[in-house]
Amino acid sequence: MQDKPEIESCPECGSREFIKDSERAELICANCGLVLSDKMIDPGPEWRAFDHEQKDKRSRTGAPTTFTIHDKGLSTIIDWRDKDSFGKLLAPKRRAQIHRLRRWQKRIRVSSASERNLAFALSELDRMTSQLNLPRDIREASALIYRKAVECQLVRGRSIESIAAAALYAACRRYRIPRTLTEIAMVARANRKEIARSYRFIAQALTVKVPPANPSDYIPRLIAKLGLDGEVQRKAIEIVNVASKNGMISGRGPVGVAAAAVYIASVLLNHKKTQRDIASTAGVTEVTVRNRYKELVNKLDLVVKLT
DNA sequence: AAGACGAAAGTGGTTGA
DNA sequence: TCAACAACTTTCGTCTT
Repeated sequence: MQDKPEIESCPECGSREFIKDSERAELICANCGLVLSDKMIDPGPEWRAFDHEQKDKRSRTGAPTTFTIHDKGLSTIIDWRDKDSFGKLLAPKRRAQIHRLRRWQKRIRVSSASERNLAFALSELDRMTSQLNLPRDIREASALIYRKAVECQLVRGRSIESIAAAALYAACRRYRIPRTLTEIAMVARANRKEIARSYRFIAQALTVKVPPANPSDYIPRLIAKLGLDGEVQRKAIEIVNVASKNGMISGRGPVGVAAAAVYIASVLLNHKKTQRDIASTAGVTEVTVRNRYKELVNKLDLVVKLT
């Protein structure tokens, strides 16, 4: 399949080589590492056809099944009047049948309260993912997590919004497309605290495997926002890796570590950005950047001496 | 004057009794 | 439920370029 990116060449360096990072759903310039698009979608079918017959056979009608639609549009409503479509009264036999159907309908309605909640939650997820420019995978994954949360009756006593936002956060973490809790809280209709609580709750209850946040996951986005090039990115990631090998990452906020690594890398490679710039784009304070930076420099000096 | 540095007090969240 | 605690922030004064 020929993939033709909308972008012809990198606006930063003019290179025409791109790397598709499907794990992060980002399109990256092969030369300078600039993130060109974080909305990479593969629109094509997953099969190939060599002639018309095959194409007919392999094309499938209708949308693929998805976790993001609460039912499959199969809801049915039975009228309460005992009349047919012409307004005539139904025959007694027919009336009895309709009566039975109606009773079933009522039973199904019982579950429709939760169906409504689910539909609402899914539309919230939809809204949030599009506001954050997150790829479709994330939407699917978060919807799945949300459904699991409902199954395990975790929504009880908690707001739907906070659970939905928490599911989204978990999905982001899992797919290593890190969005901070604060960022999600910005678009969610629940406060940060509630979301954090719900997140911990569902992560524990569902034992959703979420790798601990890795600072290097935050680096590419920081680099792109600051307009730094791939060299700095590589250096920053290298710094984080060395630091994490030395166990000097645990307990620290990953964003702060990422910011400090970017700062160090920018200084080392003569692309210096101020602590203030980096701190504000990372959403931490200068002080935190400074503290992490000091720690990292100490550790790295030690490593240099040892090796 | 801007940026870097650091001390000290304050804040929000976790943990353990 | 409360107190202790660690990480992080806010604020502000000082030093450096």
